[in-house]
Parts: sequence; C-alpha cells; structure tokens
Amino acid sequence: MEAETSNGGGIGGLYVKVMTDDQMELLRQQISVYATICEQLVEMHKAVTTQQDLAGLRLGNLYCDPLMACSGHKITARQRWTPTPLQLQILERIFDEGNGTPSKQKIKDITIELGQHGQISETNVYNWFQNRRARSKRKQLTPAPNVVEPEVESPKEKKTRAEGFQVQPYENSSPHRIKDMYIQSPDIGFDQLLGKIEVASCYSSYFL
Amino acid sequence: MEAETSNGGGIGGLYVKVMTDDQMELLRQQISVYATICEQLVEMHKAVTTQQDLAGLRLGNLYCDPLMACSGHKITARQRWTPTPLQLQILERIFDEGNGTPSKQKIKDITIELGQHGQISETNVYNWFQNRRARSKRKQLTPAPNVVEPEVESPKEKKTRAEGFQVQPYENSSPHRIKDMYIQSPDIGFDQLLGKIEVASCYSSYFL
DNA sequence: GCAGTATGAATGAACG
DNA sequence: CGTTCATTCATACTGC
Repeated sequence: MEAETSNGGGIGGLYVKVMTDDQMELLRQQISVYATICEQLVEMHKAVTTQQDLAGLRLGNLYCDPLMACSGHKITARQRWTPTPLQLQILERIFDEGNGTPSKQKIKDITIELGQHGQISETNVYNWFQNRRARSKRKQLTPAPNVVEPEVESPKEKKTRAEGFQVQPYENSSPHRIKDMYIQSPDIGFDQLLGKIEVASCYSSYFL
Repeated sequence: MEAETSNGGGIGGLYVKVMTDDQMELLRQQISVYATICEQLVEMHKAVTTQQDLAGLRLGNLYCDPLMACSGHKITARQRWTPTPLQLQILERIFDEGNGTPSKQKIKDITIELGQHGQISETNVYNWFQNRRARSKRKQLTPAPNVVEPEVESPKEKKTRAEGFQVQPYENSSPHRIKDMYIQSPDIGFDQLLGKIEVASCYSSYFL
C-alpha cells in the first residue's frame, strides 16, 4: 500500500493521511463488524438477562449488516463487483472459445482488456471463470433435481483421503460413517462473537 | 472539513482519500469506543452466564438446539469442516508466529489443542496450513490493485448502474497487538453501553 | 418491500 | 507446493 499510515501519534511529520479505496473499504468493514458485534452482544445480553431463549440469533458467518446510524446516514459498503454488460459479453466470448484453462497470463490480459470498460481486478476475472466453469458443469450434471439418474460413476473415481469423503449434495441416506468431525461444536454462539472481536481487532490494527 | 471524501463509485476523480489528523483521531476514537463496548459487553455476558451456570446449570444443553436449528441447513452432517472462530484464532496465531513448516508432530499438537474447541482432525489442520500459505502467497504476488486511472468514461455508456469494486480480502495481519483501546470505568451500566453505541454510530456517519 | 433466484466471493479439500 | 474443484455464503437483482 502506498498510503501513508504513519502512526505518529501527534509527534511529527505530515498531519495528513492518504487512504486508498482499499483501505477505506477495510475501514468500513471493520466498523461494520464492530457495529454488528455490538448489536449481537446486546441482543444476547438482553436474552440472557431476561432468561429468554436464544433462538433467532443468526450467527452463521461474519454477517456485516450495514447499520443505520442514529443520524440516518448508513455505513454502506460497496462490496461486490458486478460486471458491466460489455465486460460480460467479452467474458462469455472468451469462455465459449473453449480454452477451458485460463492461464495466469491470460487472466492478466483479460483483466487489462476489461479494464477498458470499467473497474475490474484479476481476482474478479479469476473468480468469474471459476464460477462459470463450476456452474456450467453443475447444470449439465443436474438437469432435473428430482429425477434419479442412473448412477454412472465416471471412471475417474474420486480418491478419498484419510477421512475425506464425497457426499452428494442431496440428503439421500448415504454416509453415516461420519468418523470424527462435522458435528459442529455446541459452543458456537458466544465464542463466535469473541472470534469476531478478534477479527475486528486485526482489522483495526491495520489502521491505527 | 476540507478533506476530500468523494466516494469514487466509478464516477471519477482520484481514488484516494485525504484525512486530516483531526479526522484520523476521531476515527480512532470511534473504533476504540466500539472495541471497548465489545469488551465490556463480553465481560458482562460472561458474568451473567457464569452466574446462571452456577445457579441452574441449565443453559449448557439448551444452547445446542436453537443454534443448530437456525443454521438453516441439515443438522445431519456438514460435509466440510469449518473452523470455529476460536479455532481460527488459534490457527492464525500459530501461522503468524512464522514457523512456516508445521511438522508432523506440530500438526498433532495443534489438532489436539483445537480439539478442545470443536471437532477437528489432523487432515483439517494440514489442509488449513496448506491453503493459508498458498493464498497468502498469492495475495502478495498481486499487490498492484490500483493503477488509478482518471476514468474518462463516456456517459452514454450503457451501464445501468455504477460498478462495484474489488475488495481484496484482509491479509498480512500485523503482529497481534491489541490496540490501545480506551479503558473506561469498568462499572458502567448496560444502558450506558447502548448510549455509547449510538454515539459511535454518529461518529462513523461523519466519515462514511 | 419482502421472498426467491442469480452470482461474486471465500474456503476446505483434492490433484499433479 | 501451486493449482483447481466443489461447496457454501452473502448479496445484487427481480418479481410479486
């Protein structure tokens, strides 16, 4: 990062900070995370102190809900890249050309080309191809979700490691051989909040 | 304030923010306040739940059901191990310690330690370190996200909405020095915490 | 304006 | 180890 992040603490040097958009975005996220943490902690505290059930707290993942500040402004984090129609066209065309392997260099080139038509990064392109391939394949394999296809396993059998296993996405009654994992610990909830705080601290340490 | 706070959004101008020291200080305070709020909420929550646990010992089991129900998906089994935040914390810390080579024995130890906080296997730990290292490296190789271009886009472009931005995931977590947060009177009331959140929100609306 | 779907992004696992 | 696949999650979008 080229931004000035000197932590002078009022000692000397420039009294101006320059932030890139990335940094700004990070800041936004960090603050949003804090806000969300607080909201959830408050909710939990209320629930506990009033002996209410904790059901309803959704704590699956980092859930950064842009909150409405008291003044009515909101912390909005623009977060997802969306390809412009032009970019999409080009991407689709390249994808259709069949070169199923977008090499590293290819990605760079494509990114530069698409950069002519809007903000984009190599990661975006990379992700796009990843997703495109995956979903294209999935569509082929599952044209009708409730039709039992003849289970023709491809010759390329998936090898499983020690405790790895492949399970079809649908909840047919295949494997109950769950050995030692995948039953998530019951201590999610509060400990998860603690984790969030830790994450948030990492974010802030970048800036402060 | 004279600082440039234009929020790019693909519209134009520099993708850089300039902040005065005053603004920086405000921001710092705001984040600190959030952090302190969280810490205090955590403490309060701990106190309360500990009391309840000692008194009735009834929360322990009741924890599981609502959370599993609210995760939205089958309780049957996860196909994929997902580290709990606590586990993640520990993993990150070990990773940051720099011992780039998690030896076989090390893996075993770590697995045992993490086992205290949820189901996990050595393979999980091994994979995690593999992935972590690989992705960390990849991020380093792409540190040139913005060749800031003054964006001379024609307004008659057929974009229906402003483009989003790619946000690079957080990386290079600096040494985990918990920041110098505000340490305020510990015997603050719950309602006062709520007030602080409101205040903090106001602060943030000033910046974002 | 809420439910439902499409899709960008994150990540555990596997392959060469 | 670097790369790729598969799965999941969160959000943008769209219809009601």
